[in-house]
Amino acid sequence: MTEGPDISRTAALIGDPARAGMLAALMRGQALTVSELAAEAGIGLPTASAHLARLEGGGLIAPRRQGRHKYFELASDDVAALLEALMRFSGGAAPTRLPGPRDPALRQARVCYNHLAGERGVQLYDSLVARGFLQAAGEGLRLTEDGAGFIAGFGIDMAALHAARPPLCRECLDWSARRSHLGGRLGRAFLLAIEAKDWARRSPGSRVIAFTPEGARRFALAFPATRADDLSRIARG
Amino acid sequence: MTEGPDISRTAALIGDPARAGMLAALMRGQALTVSELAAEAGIGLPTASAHLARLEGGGLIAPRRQGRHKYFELASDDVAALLEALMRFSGGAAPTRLPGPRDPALRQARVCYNHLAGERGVQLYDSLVARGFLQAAGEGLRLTEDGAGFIAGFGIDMAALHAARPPLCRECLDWSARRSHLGGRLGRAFLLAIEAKDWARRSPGSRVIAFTPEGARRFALAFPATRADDLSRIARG
DNA sequence: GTCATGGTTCGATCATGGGCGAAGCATGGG
DNA sequence: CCCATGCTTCGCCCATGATCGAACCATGAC
Repeated sequence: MTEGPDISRTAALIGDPARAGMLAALMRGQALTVSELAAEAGIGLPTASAHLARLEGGGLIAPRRQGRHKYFELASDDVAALLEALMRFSGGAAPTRLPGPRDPALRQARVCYNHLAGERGVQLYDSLVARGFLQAAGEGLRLTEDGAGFIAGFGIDMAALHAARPPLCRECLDWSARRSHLGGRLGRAFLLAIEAKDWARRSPGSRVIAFTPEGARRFALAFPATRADDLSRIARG
Repeated sequence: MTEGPDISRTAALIGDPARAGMLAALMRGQALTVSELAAEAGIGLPTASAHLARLEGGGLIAPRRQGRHKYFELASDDVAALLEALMRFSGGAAPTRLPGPRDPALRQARVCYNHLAGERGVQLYDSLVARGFLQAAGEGLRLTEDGAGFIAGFGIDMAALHAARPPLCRECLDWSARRSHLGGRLGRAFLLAIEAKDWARRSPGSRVIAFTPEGARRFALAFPATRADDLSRIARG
Protein backbone atom coordinates (compact mmCIF):
# COMPACT_ATOMS: atom_id res chain seq x y z
CA MET A 1 0.00 0.00 0.00
CA THR A 2 1.42 3.31 -1.08
CA GLU A 3 1.42 5.75 1.81
CA GLY A 4 1.64 9.13 0.18
CA PRO A 5 0.37 12.41 1.52
CA ASP A 6 -3.29 12.44 2.35
CA ILE A 7 -4.40 13.29 -1.10
CA SER A 8 -7.90 11.95 -0.68
CA ARG A 9 -8.77 14.15 2.26
CA THR A 10 -8.18 17.34 0.34
CA ALA A 11 -9.81 15.99 -2.79
CA ALA A 12 -12.86 14.87 -0.83
CA LEU A 13 -13.20 18.38 0.55
CA ILE A 14 -13.34 19.78 -2.97
CA GLY A 15 -15.43 16.83 -4.10
CA ASP A 16 -18.70 18.05 -2.70
CA PRO A 17 -20.73 20.19 -5.10
CA ALA A 18 -21.62 22.75 -2.47
CA ARG A 19 -18.05 23.17 -1.29
CA ALA A 20 -16.75 23.23 -4.85
CA GLY A 21 -19.21 26.01 -5.64
CA MET A 22 -17.98 28.02 -2.70
CA LEU A 23 -14.36 27.54 -3.69
CA ALA A 24 -15.14 28.49 -7.26
CA ALA A 25 -16.78 31.66 -5.99
CA LEU A 26 -13.72 32.44 -3.91
CA MET A 27 -11.58 31.95 -7.02
CA ARG A 28 -12.83 35.36 -8.13
CA GLY A 29 -10.50 36.78 -5.52
CA GLN A 30 -13.00 38.47 -3.28
CA ALA A 31 -13.40 37.50 0.33
CA LEU A 32 -17.01 36.48 0.88
CA THR A 33 -19.22 36.19 3.93
CA VAL A 34 -20.81 32.98 5.10
CA SER A 35 -24.21 34.14 3.87
CA GLU A 36 -22.89 35.04 0.45
CA LEU A 37 -21.16 31.71 0.14
CA ALA A 38 -24.30 29.89 1.20
CA ALA A 39 -26.26 31.69 -1.51
CA GLU A 40 -23.51 30.95 -4.00
CA ALA A 41 -23.74 27.26 -3.26
CA GLY A 42 -27.51 27.25 -3.07
CA ILE A 43 -27.69 25.83 0.45
CA GLY A 44 -28.85 26.95 3.85
CA LEU A 45 -26.81 28.81 6.39
CA PRO A 46 -26.28 25.95 8.84
CA THR A 47 -25.07 23.66 6.08
CA ALA A 48 -22.78 26.31 4.71
CA SER A 49 -21.34 26.95 8.13
CA ALA A 50 -20.50 23.27 8.51
CA HIS A 51 -18.95 23.10 5.07
CA LEU A 52 -16.82 26.17 5.68
CA ALA A 53 -15.61 24.77 8.97
CA ARG A 54 -14.41 21.67 7.17
CA LEU A 55 -12.75 23.65 4.42
CA GLU A 56 -10.98 25.74 7.01
CA GLY A 57 -9.91 22.63 8.87
CA GLY A 58 -8.43 21.31 5.66
CA GLY A 59 -6.40 24.45 5.17
CA LEU A 60 -8.17 25.43 1.98
CA ILE A 61 -9.70 28.66 3.17
CA ALA A 62 -8.90 31.18 5.88
CA PRO A 63 -11.40 33.20 7.92
CA ARG A 64 -11.29 36.88 8.58
CA ARG A 65 -13.62 38.07 11.28
CA GLN A 66 -15.12 41.46 10.95
CA GLY A 67 -17.72 42.52 13.41
CA ARG A 68 -20.66 40.29 13.00
CA HIS A 69 -19.51 39.22 9.57
CA LYS A 70 -17.09 36.43 8.89
CA TYR A 71 -15.27 36.65 5.61
CA PHE A 72 -13.56 33.70 4.01
CA GLU A 73 -10.88 33.75 1.37
CA LEU A 74 -8.65 31.13 -0.23
CA ALA A 75 -5.91 30.22 2.20
CA SER A 76 -3.00 30.50 -0.21
CA ASP A 77 -1.92 30.68 -3.81
CA ASP A 78 -1.30 26.95 -3.68
CA VAL A 79 -5.00 26.44 -3.22
CA ALA A 80 -5.79 28.66 -6.17
CA ALA A 81 -3.26 26.75 -8.27
CA LEU A 82 -4.80 23.47 -7.24
CA LEU A 83 -8.29 24.63 -8.11
CA GLU A 84 -7.10 25.96 -11.41
CA ALA A 85 -5.48 22.63 -12.28
CA LEU A 86 -8.78 20.97 -11.45
CA MET A 87 -10.73 23.39 -13.60
CA ARG A 88 -8.37 23.01 -16.50
CA PHE A 89 -8.73 19.25 -16.35
CA SER A 90 -12.46 19.26 -15.82
CA GLY A 91 -13.17 20.67 -19.23
CA GLY A 92 -13.70 24.36 -19.04
CA ALA A 93 -10.94 26.92 -19.06
CA ALA A 94 -10.38 28.39 -15.65
CA PRO A 95 -12.55 31.47 -15.25
CA THR A 96 -9.95 33.53 -13.35
CA ARG A 97 -12.21 36.53 -13.47
CA LEU A 98 -11.10 39.34 -11.27
CA PRO A 99 -13.17 41.02 -8.58
CA GLY A 100 -15.70 42.57 -10.92
CA PRO A 101 -17.33 45.89 -10.33
CA ARG A 102 -21.07 45.78 -10.84
CA ASP A 103 -22.69 49.10 -10.26
CA PRO A 104 -20.14 51.88 -10.89
CA ALA A 105 -21.76 54.15 -8.33
CA LEU A 106 -21.69 51.41 -5.70
CA ARG A 107 -18.12 50.71 -6.53
CA GLN A 108 -17.13 54.33 -6.10
CA ALA A 109 -18.72 55.16 -2.78
CA ARG A 110 -21.19 53.29 -0.64
CA VAL A 111 -22.06 52.73 2.97
CA CYS A 112 -20.63 49.68 4.70
CA TYR A 113 -22.34 49.25 8.07
CA ASN A 114 -22.32 52.93 8.75
CA HIS A 115 -19.02 54.08 7.32
CA LEU A 116 -17.64 54.97 3.94
CA ALA A 117 -16.55 52.16 1.63
CA GLY A 118 -15.71 51.80 -2.04
CA GLU A 119 -12.96 53.63 -3.87
CA ARG A 120 -13.37 56.76 -1.79
CA GLY A 121 -13.28 54.70 1.38
CA VAL A 122 -10.04 53.10 0.30
CA GLN A 123 -8.68 56.51 -0.62
CA LEU A 124 -9.53 57.91 2.78
CA TYR A 125 -7.90 55.00 4.54
CA ASP A 126 -4.76 55.08 2.41
CA SER A 127 -4.41 58.80 2.82
CA LEU A 128 -4.68 58.63 6.60
CA VAL A 129 -2.12 55.84 6.79
CA ALA A 130 0.29 57.51 4.36
CA ARG A 131 0.29 60.70 6.39
CA GLY A 132 0.96 58.86 9.63
CA PHE A 133 -2.44 59.55 11.17
CA LEU A 134 -3.19 55.84 11.44
CA GLN A 135 -0.77 53.08 12.28
CA ALA A 136 -1.19 49.34 12.06
CA ALA A 137 -0.74 47.92 15.57
CA GLY A 138 -0.79 44.13 15.53
CA GLU A 139 -4.26 43.10 14.57
CA GLY A 140 -5.86 46.50 14.91
CA LEU A 141 -5.27 50.11 14.05
CA ARG A 142 -4.00 52.90 16.24
CA LEU A 143 -4.76 56.59 15.95
CA THR A 144 -1.58 58.68 16.32
CA GLU A 145 -1.36 62.04 18.05
CA ASP A 146 -1.05 63.75 14.69
CA GLY A 147 -4.14 61.81 13.65
CA ALA A 148 -6.06 63.00 16.68
CA GLY A 149 -5.20 66.57 15.75
CA PHE A 150 -6.28 66.01 12.19
CA ILE A 151 -9.70 64.59 12.99
CA ALA A 152 -10.31 67.32 15.53
CA GLY A 153 -9.64 69.80 12.78
CA PHE A 154 -12.00 67.87 10.55
CA GLY A 155 -14.84 68.50 12.94
CA ILE A 156 -15.03 65.20 14.79
CA ASP A 157 -15.60 65.20 18.53
CA MET A 158 -12.87 63.07 20.01
CA ALA A 159 -14.39 63.00 23.49
CA ALA A 160 -17.58 61.38 22.27
CA LEU A 161 -15.54 58.86 20.30
CA HIS A 162 -13.64 57.68 23.34
CA ALA A 163 -16.78 57.09 25.39
CA ALA A 164 -17.97 53.65 24.33
CA ARG A 165 -16.17 50.33 23.97
CA PRO A 166 -16.49 49.10 20.37
CA PRO A 167 -13.24 49.35 18.49
CA LEU A 168 -12.35 52.90 17.73
CA CYS A 169 -10.93 52.23 14.33
CA ARG A 170 -10.96 49.00 12.48
CA GLU A 171 -9.51 47.78 9.25
CA CYS A 172 -12.44 46.76 7.11
CA LEU A 173 -12.22 44.67 3.99
CA ASP A 174 -13.56 46.40 0.92
CA TRP A 175 -16.18 44.47 -0.94
CA SER A 176 -15.38 45.47 -4.51
CA ALA A 177 -11.80 46.65 -4.42
CA ARG A 178 -10.79 44.04 -1.84
CA ARG A 179 -8.57 46.51 -0.07
CA SER A 180 -8.71 47.84 3.45
CA HIS A 181 -10.69 50.85 4.41
CA LEU A 182 -11.55 52.48 7.68
CA GLY A 183 -14.37 51.06 9.77
CA GLY A 184 -15.25 51.15 13.44
CA ARG A 185 -16.48 54.16 15.32
CA LEU A 186 -13.91 56.43 13.73
CA GLY A 187 -15.01 55.37 10.27
CA ARG A 188 -18.55 56.14 11.20
CA ALA A 189 -17.55 59.50 12.59
CA PHE A 190 -15.84 60.37 9.33
CA LEU A 191 -18.94 59.54 7.34
CA LEU A 192 -21.10 61.60 9.67
CA ALA A 193 -18.68 64.53 9.42
CA ILE A 194 -18.67 64.29 5.63
CA GLU A 195 -22.44 64.34 5.59
CA ALA A 196 -22.46 67.23 8.07
CA LYS A 197 -20.25 69.20 5.69
CA ASP A 198 -22.75 68.46 2.91
CA TRP A 199 -20.05 66.91 0.76
CA ALA A 200 -22.26 63.88 0.19
CA ARG A 201 -25.47 62.22 1.27
CA ARG A 202 -26.75 58.69 1.34
CA SER A 203 -29.28 57.72 -1.30
CA PRO A 204 -32.34 56.58 0.62
CA GLY A 205 -33.13 53.27 -1.07
CA SER A 206 -29.62 52.08 -1.75
CA ARG A 207 -26.20 51.91 -0.21
CA VAL A 208 -24.78 54.43 -2.64
CA ILE A 209 -23.22 57.56 -1.18
CA ALA A 210 -23.65 60.41 -3.65
CA PHE A 211 -20.98 63.10 -3.57
CA THR A 212 -21.74 66.58 -4.80
CA PRO A 213 -19.23 67.96 -7.34
CA GLU A 214 -17.97 70.44 -4.77
CA GLY A 215 -17.89 67.75 -2.09
CA ALA A 216 -15.83 65.49 -4.30
CA ARG A 217 -13.35 68.28 -4.88
CA ARG A 218 -13.00 69.07 -1.19
CA PHE A 219 -12.74 65.36 -0.35
CA ALA A 220 -9.89 64.95 -2.82
CA LEU A 221 -8.07 67.86 -1.20
CA ALA A 222 -8.65 66.64 2.35
CA PHE A 223 -7.61 63.06 1.62
CA PRO A 224 -5.05 63.22 -1.13
CA ALA A 225 -4.64 60.05 -3.14
CA THR A 226 -1.51 58.19 -2.29
CA ARG A 227 -0.39 56.64 -5.50
CA ALA A 228 3.29 57.34 -6.03
CA ASP A 229 2.78 59.99 -8.69
CA ASP A 230 0.05 61.69 -6.70
CA LEU A 231 2.24 61.83 -3.63
CA SER A 232 5.06 63.40 -5.57
CA ARG A 233 2.61 65.82 -7.14
CA ILE A 234 1.46 66.76 -3.67
CA ALA A 235 5.03 67.16 -2.54
CA ARG A 236 5.73 69.45 -5.46
CA GLY A 237 2.55 71.41 -5.19
CA MET B 1 -24.62 30.39 -8.29
CA THR B 2 -21.35 30.10 -10.14
CA GLU B 3 -21.55 27.49 -12.86
CA GLY B 4 -17.97 26.57 -13.55
CA PRO B 5 -16.66 23.33 -14.96
CA ASP B 6 -17.63 20.30 -12.97
CA ILE B 7 -14.79 20.54 -10.57
CA SER B 8 -16.49 18.55 -7.86
CA ARG B 9 -17.01 15.45 -9.95
CA THR B 10 -13.31 15.02 -10.62
CA ALA B 11 -12.36 15.93 -7.08
CA ALA B 12 -14.88 13.47 -5.67
CA LEU B 13 -13.33 10.74 -7.78
CA ILE B 14 -9.96 11.43 -6.21
CA GLY B 15 -11.58 11.99 -2.86
CA ASP B 16 -12.09 8.35 -1.99
CA PRO B 17 -9.14 6.82 -0.11
CA ALA B 18 -9.18 3.64 -2.15
CA ARG B 19 -9.23 5.47 -5.46
CA ALA B 20 -6.61 7.95 -4.28
CA GLY B 21 -4.36 5.05 -3.34
CA MET B 22 -4.73 3.55 -6.78
CA LEU B 23 -3.96 6.86 -8.45
CA ALA B 24 -0.96 7.38 -6.21
CA ALA B 25 0.30 3.95 -7.20
CA LEU B 26 -0.17 4.82 -10.85
CA MET B 27 1.85 7.99 -10.28
CA ARG B 28 4.93 5.76 -10.22
CA GLY B 29 4.49 5.55 -13.95
CA GLN B 30 3.90 1.84 -14.30
CA ALA B 31 0.70 0.48 -15.72
CA LEU B 32 -0.86 -1.84 -13.15
CA THR B 33 -3.39 -4.64 -13.31
CA VAL B 34 -6.72 -4.60 -11.55
CA SER B 35 -5.49 -7.11 -9.00
CA GLU B 36 -2.36 -5.13 -8.26
CA LEU B 37 -4.37 -1.96 -7.84
CA ALA B 38 -6.81 -3.75 -5.56
CA ALA B 39 -3.91 -4.90 -3.39
CA GLU B 40 -2.42 -1.42 -3.47
CA ALA B 41 -5.64 0.07 -2.16
CA GLY B 42 -6.27 -2.74 0.29
CA ILE B 43 -9.69 -3.65 -1.06
CA GLY B 44 -11.34 -6.58 -2.76
CA LEU B 45 -11.43 -7.25 -6.47
CA PRO B 46 -15.09 -6.40 -7.05
CA THR B 47 -14.72 -3.10 -5.24
CA ALA B 48 -11.58 -2.27 -7.14
CA SER B 49 -13.25 -3.08 -10.42
CA ALA B 50 -16.07 -0.70 -9.66
CA HIS B 51 -13.68 2.05 -8.60
CA LEU B 52 -11.59 1.66 -11.71
CA ALA B 53 -14.66 1.83 -13.91
CA ARG B 54 -15.57 5.15 -12.32
CA LEU B 55 -12.05 6.51 -12.66
CA GLU B 56 -12.06 5.52 -16.30
CA GLY B 57 -15.44 7.12 -16.80
CA GLY B 58 -14.09 10.31 -15.33
CA GLY B 59 -11.20 10.34 -17.78
CA LEU B 60 -8.56 9.94 -15.11
CA ILE B 61 -7.20 6.58 -16.15
CA ALA B 62 -7.09 4.60 -19.38
CA PRO B 63 -7.29 0.82 -19.74
CA ARG B 64 -5.02 -1.34 -21.79
CA ARG B 65 -6.25 -4.88 -22.29
CA GLN B 66 -3.73 -7.63 -22.53
CA GLY B 67 -4.93 -11.19 -22.62
CA ARG B 68 -6.65 -11.90 -19.39
CA HIS B 69 -4.96 -8.96 -17.74
CA LYS B 70 -6.25 -5.43 -17.81
CA TYR B 71 -3.70 -2.78 -17.20
CA PHE B 72 -4.57 0.75 -16.17
CA GLU B 73 -2.43 3.83 -16.47
CA LEU B 74 -2.97 7.53 -15.93
CA ALA B 75 -4.95 8.92 -18.85
CA SER B 76 -2.76 11.93 -19.55
CA ASP B 77 -0.09 14.23 -18.24
CA ASP B 78 -2.81 16.60 -17.13
CA VAL B 79 -3.94 13.99 -14.65
CA ALA B 80 -0.41 13.55 -13.35
CA ALA B 81 -0.08 17.32 -13.02
CA LEU B 82 -3.33 17.50 -11.14
CA LEU B 83 -2.32 14.74 -8.75
CA GLU B 84 1.02 16.35 -8.20
CA ALA B 85 -0.61 19.67 -7.35
CA LEU B 86 -2.76 17.82 -4.86
CA MET B 87 0.22 16.06 -3.32
CA ARG B 88 2.21 19.24 -3.08
CA PHE B 89 -0.64 20.92 -1.28
CA SER B 90 -1.47 17.97 0.96
CA GLY B 91 1.79 18.23 2.83
CA GLY B 92 4.27 15.75 1.48
CA ALA B 93 6.44 16.38 -1.51
CA ALA B 94 5.29 14.44 -4.53
CA PRO B 95 6.90 11.01 -4.54
CA THR B 96 7.53 10.83 -8.29
CA ARG B 97 9.53 7.67 -7.87
CA LEU B 98 10.26 5.93 -11.10
CA PRO B 99 9.46 2.34 -12.01
CA GLY B 100 11.70 0.53 -9.58
CA PRO B 101 13.53 -2.65 -10.41
CA ARG B 102 13.40 -5.19 -7.66
CA ASP B 103 15.26 -8.35 -8.45
CA PRO B 104 18.00 -7.59 -11.02
CA ALA B 105 17.72 -11.07 -12.55
CA LEU B 106 13.96 -10.72 -12.90
CA ARG B 107 14.42 -7.33 -14.41
CA GLN B 108 16.86 -8.60 -17.00
CA ALA B 109 15.01 -11.63 -18.34
CA ARG B 110 11.94 -13.42 -17.15
CA VAL B 111 8.97 -15.29 -18.45
CA CYS B 112 5.75 -13.36 -18.98
CA TYR B 113 2.94 -15.80 -19.66
CA ASN B 114 5.15 -17.98 -21.78
CA HIS B 115 7.29 -15.51 -23.65
CA LEU B 116 10.40 -13.51 -22.94
CA ALA B 117 10.10 -10.31 -20.96
CA GLY B 118 12.42 -7.97 -19.15
CA GLU B 119 15.28 -6.04 -20.68
CA ARG B 120 16.07 -8.82 -23.12
CA GLY B 121 12.44 -9.02 -24.14
CA VAL B 122 12.38 -5.32 -24.85
CA GLN B 123 15.62 -5.65 -26.77
CA LEU B 124 14.21 -8.45 -28.91
CA TYR B 125 11.11 -6.48 -29.66
CA ASP B 126 12.95 -3.26 -30.48
CA SER B 127 15.40 -5.09 -32.67
CA LEU B 128 12.66 -6.77 -34.67
CA VAL B 129 10.80 -3.50 -35.16
CA ALA B 130 13.92 -1.53 -36.04
CA ARG B 131 14.84 -4.01 -38.77
CA GLY B 132 11.38 -3.94 -40.30
CA PHE B 133 10.44 -7.48 -39.28
CA LEU B 134 7.50 -6.26 -37.24
CA GLN B 135 5.20 -3.38 -38.04
CA ALA B 136 2.62 -1.71 -35.91
CA ALA B 137 -0.76 -2.16 -37.62
CA GLY B 138 -3.46 -0.24 -35.83
CA GLU B 139 -3.96 -1.89 -32.48
CA GLY B 140 -1.88 -4.99 -33.21
CA LEU B 141 1.38 -6.00 -34.77
CA ARG B 142 2.03 -7.40 -38.21
CA LEU B 143 4.81 -9.72 -39.27
CA THR B 144 6.39 -8.52 -42.51
CA GLU B 145 7.66 -10.83 -45.28
CA ASP B 146 11.22 -10.06 -44.26
CA GLY B 147 10.21 -10.96 -40.74
CA ALA B 148 8.77 -14.26 -41.84
CA GLY B 149 12.05 -15.06 -43.52
CA PHE B 150 13.97 -14.09 -40.41
CA ILE B 151 12.03 -16.27 -38.00
CA ALA B 152 12.19 -19.20 -40.39
CA GLY B 153 15.94 -18.79 -40.38
CA PHE B 154 15.82 -18.64 -36.58
CA GLY B 155 14.32 -22.13 -36.50
CA ILE B 156 10.66 -21.33 -35.90
CA ASP B 157 8.03 -23.35 -37.76
CA MET B 158 5.75 -20.82 -39.42
CA ALA B 159 3.18 -23.40 -40.49
CA ALA B 160 2.50 -24.45 -36.90
CA LEU B 161 2.24 -20.81 -35.87
CA HIS B 162 -0.47 -20.03 -38.35
CA ALA B 163 -2.65 -22.96 -37.24
CA ALA B 164 -4.47 -21.65 -34.16
CA ARG B 165 -6.46 -18.52 -33.49
CA PRO B 166 -4.89 -16.55 -30.66
CA PRO B 167 -3.09 -13.47 -31.87
CA LEU B 168 0.10 -14.30 -33.66
CA CYS B 169 2.06 -11.45 -32.25
CA ARG B 170 1.02 -9.06 -29.65
CA GLU B 171 2.51 -6.00 -28.10
CA CYS B 172 2.91 -6.77 -24.44
CA LEU B 173 3.54 -4.22 -21.76
CA ASP B 174 6.72 -4.82 -19.85
CA TRP B 175 6.32 -5.04 -16.14
CA SER B 176 9.55 -3.46 -14.96
CA ALA B 177 10.70 -1.38 -17.89
CA ARG B 178 7.17 -0.39 -18.91
CA ARG B 179 8.05 -0.70 -22.55
CA SER B 180 6.58 -2.98 -25.17
CA HIS B 181 7.90 -6.41 -25.86
CA LEU B 182 6.74 -9.26 -28.02
CA GLY B 183 3.98 -11.52 -26.74
CA GLY B 184 1.44 -13.77 -28.42
CA ARG B 185 2.20 -17.04 -30.13
CA LEU B 186 5.19 -15.59 -31.89
CA GLY B 187 6.68 -14.41 -28.64
CA ARG B 188 6.18 -17.84 -27.21
CA ALA B 189 7.80 -19.41 -30.28
CA PHE B 190 10.85 -17.19 -29.85
CA LEU B 191 11.25 -18.25 -26.25
CA LEU B 192 10.92 -21.92 -27.20
CA ALA B 193 13.46 -21.49 -29.98
CA ILE B 194 15.88 -19.76 -27.63
CA GLU B 195 15.51 -22.62 -25.18
CA ALA B 196 15.91 -25.14 -27.98
CA LYS B 197 19.20 -23.47 -28.91
CA ASP B 198 20.27 -23.82 -25.27
CA TRP B 199 20.91 -20.08 -25.03
CA ALA B 200 18.88 -19.97 -21.84
CA ARG B 201 16.59 -22.00 -19.65
CA ARG B 202 13.84 -21.19 -17.22
CA SER B 203 14.66 -21.49 -13.55
CA PRO B 204 12.19 -24.02 -12.16
CA GLY B 205 10.88 -22.23 -9.09
CA SER B 206 10.87 -18.69 -10.43
CA ARG B 207 10.07 -16.65 -13.49
CA VAL B 208 13.70 -15.86 -14.13
CA ILE B 209 15.14 -16.92 -17.48
CA ALA B 210 18.84 -17.66 -17.04
CA PHE B 211 21.02 -17.04 -20.07
CA THR B 212 24.31 -18.88 -20.45
CA PRO B 213 27.28 -16.62 -21.23
CA GLU B 214 27.49 -18.06 -24.72
CA GLY B 215 23.70 -17.71 -25.13
CA ALA B 216 23.80 -14.08 -24.08
CA ARG B 217 26.52 -13.40 -26.65
CA ARG B 218 24.58 -15.07 -29.47
CA PHE B 219 21.38 -13.34 -28.40
CA ALA B 220 23.10 -9.96 -28.59
CA LEU B 221 24.27 -10.75 -32.09
CA ALA B 222 20.90 -12.03 -33.27
CA PHE B 223 18.93 -9.13 -31.83
CA PRO B 224 21.21 -6.13 -31.94
CA ALA B 225 20.32 -3.36 -29.54
CA THR B 226 18.68 -0.41 -31.17
CA ARG B 227 19.83 2.56 -29.23
CA ALA B 228 21.00 5.27 -31.61
CA ASP B 229 24.69 4.72 -31.04
CA ASP B 230 24.31 0.97 -31.34
CA LEU B 231 22.45 1.36 -34.61
CA SER B 232 25.18 3.54 -36.05
CA ARG B 233 27.78 1.07 -34.83
CA ILE B 234 25.90 -1.67 -36.64
CA ALA B 235 25.70 0.45 -39.75
CA ARG B 236 29.42 1.10 -39.65
CA GLY B 237 30.42 -2.45 -38.84
C1' DG C 1 -12.22 -30.28 -25.06
C1' DT C 2 -11.13 -29.18 -19.52
C1' DC C 3 -9.10 -26.49 -16.04
C1' DA C 4 -7.22 -22.35 -13.84
C1' DT C 5 -7.07 -17.53 -13.43
C1' DG C 6 -8.23 -12.62 -13.91
C1' DG C 7 -12.29 -9.48 -14.08
C1' DT C 8 -17.03 -8.28 -13.96
C1' DT C 9 -21.84 -8.18 -12.44
C1' DC C 10 -25.36 -8.73 -9.02
C1' DG C 11 -27.56 -8.22 -4.60
C1' DA C 12 -27.55 -6.99 0.00
C1' DT C 13 -25.55 -4.53 4.00
C1' DC C 14 -24.25 -0.65 6.27
C1' DA C 15 -21.67 3.64 7.47
C1' DT C 16 -20.60 8.28 6.18
C1' DG C 17 -22.14 12.68 5.66
C1' DG C 18 -25.23 16.27 3.36
C1' DG C 19 -29.38 18.55 4.27
C1' DC C 20 -32.54 21.51 7.05
C1' DG C 21 -35.38 23.54 11.16
C1' DA C 22 -35.07 25.28 15.65
C1' DA C 23 -32.67 27.04 19.20
C1' DG C 24 -28.47 29.27 20.99
C1' DC C 25 -24.45 32.83 20.96
C1' DA C 26 -22.20 36.95 19.69
C1' DT C 27 -21.85 41.35 17.79
C1' DG C 28 -23.33 45.97 16.49
C1' DG C 29 -27.02 49.76 16.56
C1' DG C 30 -29.96 52.59 19.21
C1' DC D 1 -31.05 48.24 28.32
C1' DC D 2 -33.45 45.80 24.20
C1' DC D 3 -33.57 44.58 19.37
C1' DA D 4 -31.86 43.01 14.84
C1' DT D 5 -28.61 40.46 12.36
C1' DG D 6 -25.03 37.04 11.23
C1' DC D 7 -23.31 32.84 12.36
C1' DT D 8 -23.02 28.37 14.97
C1' DT D 9 -24.68 24.23 17.31
C1' DC D 10 -27.87 20.51 17.89
C1' DG D 11 -30.88 16.86 16.55
C1' DC D 12 -32.87 14.31 13.15
C1' DC D 13 -33.82 12.39 8.41
C1' DC D 14 -32.36 10.41 4.39
C1' DA D 15 -29.58 9.43 0.10
C1' DT D 16 -25.35 8.25 -1.77
C1' DG D 17 -21.95 5.03 -2.26
C1' DA D 18 -18.27 1.80 -0.34
C1' DT D 19 -17.89 -2.85 0.66
C1' DC D 20 -18.03 -7.81 0.15
C1' DG D 21 -19.67 -12.83 -1.17
C1' DA D 22 -21.27 -15.47 -4.75
C1' DA D 23 -22.10 -16.33 -9.22
C1' DC D 24 -20.86 -15.39 -13.91
C1' DC D 25 -17.93 -14.36 -18.20
C1' DA D 26 -13.45 -14.29 -20.87
C1' DT D 27 -8.98 -15.56 -21.77
C1' DG D 28 -5.01 -18.47 -21.90
C1' DA D 29 -2.64 -23.04 -20.77
C1' DC D 30 -2.63 -27.80 -21.70
